[in-house]
Amino acid sequence: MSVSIHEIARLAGVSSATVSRVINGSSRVTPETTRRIQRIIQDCNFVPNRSAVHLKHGKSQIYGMIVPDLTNPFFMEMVKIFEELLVENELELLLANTDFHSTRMQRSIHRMLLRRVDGVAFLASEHEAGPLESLVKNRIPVVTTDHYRTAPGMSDIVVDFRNGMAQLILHLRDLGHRTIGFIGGSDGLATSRIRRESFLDAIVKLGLSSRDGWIVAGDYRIGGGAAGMEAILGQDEIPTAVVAANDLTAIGALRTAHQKGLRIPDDISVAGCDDIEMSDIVYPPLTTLRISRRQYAQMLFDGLQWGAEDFTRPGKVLSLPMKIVVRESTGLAPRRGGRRNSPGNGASVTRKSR
Amino acid sequence: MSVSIHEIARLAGVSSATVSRVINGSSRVTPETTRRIQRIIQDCNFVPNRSAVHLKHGKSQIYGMIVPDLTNPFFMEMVKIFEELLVENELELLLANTDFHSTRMQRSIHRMLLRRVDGVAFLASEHEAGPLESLVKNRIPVVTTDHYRTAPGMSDIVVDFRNGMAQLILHLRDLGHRTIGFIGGSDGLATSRIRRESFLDAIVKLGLSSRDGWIVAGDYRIGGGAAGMEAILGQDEIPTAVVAANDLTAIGALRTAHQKGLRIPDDISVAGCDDIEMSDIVYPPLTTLRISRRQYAQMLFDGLQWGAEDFTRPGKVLSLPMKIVVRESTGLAPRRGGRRNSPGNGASVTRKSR
DNA sequence: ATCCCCAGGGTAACCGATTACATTGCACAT
DNA sequence: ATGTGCAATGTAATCGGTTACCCTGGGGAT
Repeated sequence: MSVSIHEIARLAGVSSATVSRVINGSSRVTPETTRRIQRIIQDCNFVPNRSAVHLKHGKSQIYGMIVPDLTNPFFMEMVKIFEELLVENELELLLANTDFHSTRMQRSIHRMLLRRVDGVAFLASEHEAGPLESLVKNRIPVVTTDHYRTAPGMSDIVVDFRNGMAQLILHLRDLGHRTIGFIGGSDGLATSRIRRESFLDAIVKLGLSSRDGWIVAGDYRIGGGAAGMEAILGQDEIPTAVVAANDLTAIGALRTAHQKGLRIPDDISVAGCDDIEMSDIVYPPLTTLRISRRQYAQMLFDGLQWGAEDFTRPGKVLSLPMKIVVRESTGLAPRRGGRRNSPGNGASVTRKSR
Repeated sequence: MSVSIHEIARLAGVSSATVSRVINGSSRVTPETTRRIQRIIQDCNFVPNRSAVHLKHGKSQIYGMIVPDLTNPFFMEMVKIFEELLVENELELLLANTDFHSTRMQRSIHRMLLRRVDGVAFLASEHEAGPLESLVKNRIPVVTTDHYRTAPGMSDIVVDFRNGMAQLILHLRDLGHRTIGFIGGSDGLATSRIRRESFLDAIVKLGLSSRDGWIVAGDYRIGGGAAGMEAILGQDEIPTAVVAANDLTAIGALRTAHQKGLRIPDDISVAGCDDIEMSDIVYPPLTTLRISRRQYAQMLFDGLQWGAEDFTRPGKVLSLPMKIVVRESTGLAPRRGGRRNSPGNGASVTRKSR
């Protein structure tokens, strides 16, 4: 189809080796010949076929990225930043979206193998890790997120959710909140467990309280947040603040709260995690925990380089800090109880059950 | 690196040709041999190297997609759907984001050439089309959006913005609006022009009015929408409704309006275009024009197939319908003027200047 | 017994680049 | 004149698959 190096060589009256040397800037070619060949390359719109280079060199110059949900702005921003990082390094991105389906994840990994990518950034640790083995077996470096497991060639970037959650709960306590609910991720996923535990730890450390009915599962999406809030508000008593496992969940929670006629933060405070752009747009703007995307992407990249340099050495664990961003969805805890269906009720939050 | 077909052949005690035949399901191999080889392939985690296949076959099985702004949820959704479509067809996606920079676009195209992609979906028609020529020269099919130009190997998908805008303006007229403003895209971009003209045509056709100060440029982002709304509200008189070139712009406009203390839609109606998920979340939920992503993606794909089948025949033009989605950001036109700084003013919209 | 056919499988060229090694030719030393 | 050294360029193997073509051997027809 498109012109090859041999075609260029023929036109220039030289061998393909010389053309290759010009392309790669080897010094062994006369300036005059170099110019002549470069001119022809220009005229023919020639660019070397990377599949051929790949075959010869063993490096595909492609990095894979597997995300669980492209419609989540957080992941989308990560894709964007990661792609920029790759382009700066003359690399390309092979993107895969699992949509939380493990079949789709397996196929994604298969595609990564097909292309012999130079590394895979795996942001979908929600899934079972088994299939990642086949990447490592093929000596493809992998960097996971919140996976809490490493191996030679497999590094892990851990978001310091524990610390972030501590900041958030401290903030809520300072606002007078004593009873706090939590809307998590999907049940059964590793990250969901970690986040819920971090929340509980922070609650306990600061001597605050929660209860089973206030700790519900979500799905890291708006819908799950809305349903989760509905479940919490359906309890006999409700907490004065609700923390969500991510911003989409928090936004869903906001919507439900509005629909039920609750004012935020006057009646109930809501906080999220991720700091997506949308969080500053919704009403009220969301208090949340921010992760630096650039730092995150850089860590992913570094983790892959680490694995690529020497596949035998053990994987690294890098910790990524979070920082609280206070906006208007959190405010002073209501003096009066937040009991549903009785907004005028003056009673403080009581412990009916237990 | 990873195992090759020859390694498999050696282990199975056959030639690489036989292994290849097994992989590709050729009937020339004994069932028994087939099973034995398949077993070894399984055990070794072998998958054929696509770069090698590409080299031999001339098909890279990669499609490129170039978008102007990945942080725009509309494009992100398009990426997601298009990727799904490709995966269904055992193809892969090479994603490029230009961030509205023409240098980045040129580099993106260069990367598409490097990989010898089988086709490029170009959603960034905001840019000059020149660099696309190099794709066509290399016989890579291209499908553009709202590009209003075709050529052999280059098809174009045109969003029927004219019709959509007519629906929207009709809706606003039925609500009693007579004076309508418009916040467009960045100045100098082709799509911006088209959208502005469609707006003006619709206005004129229905006998409504606008004026220079109410027709401002944006940047297809929230910031531009906010600034655009600020400019419109800074006029001596303001329209009763504002239409934005896309939803992000409309959302920015909403924010400014809120900050200025205007109630929506009581004081001023706002409408957008795209129907991104966020539009149903913001307050108030946005009236907008919806494009079916699936249909759009399918058209892009079909356009590329069309070019691939026979590169010499002229490109197709496909038209994509829009459909109005009425939500709460548009309402009855205020009886009383929407003059800024005088919310209690009972005067109807007056024409001070001109 | 001889020949033919064909199923099953091997051989080797090829795709487009890279690169170790070989070759050429010219300047300069002896 | 001959050899030496080096710069400029050519030759050919190679990467991992695919496939046109070739080879082999056993069964059936004559």
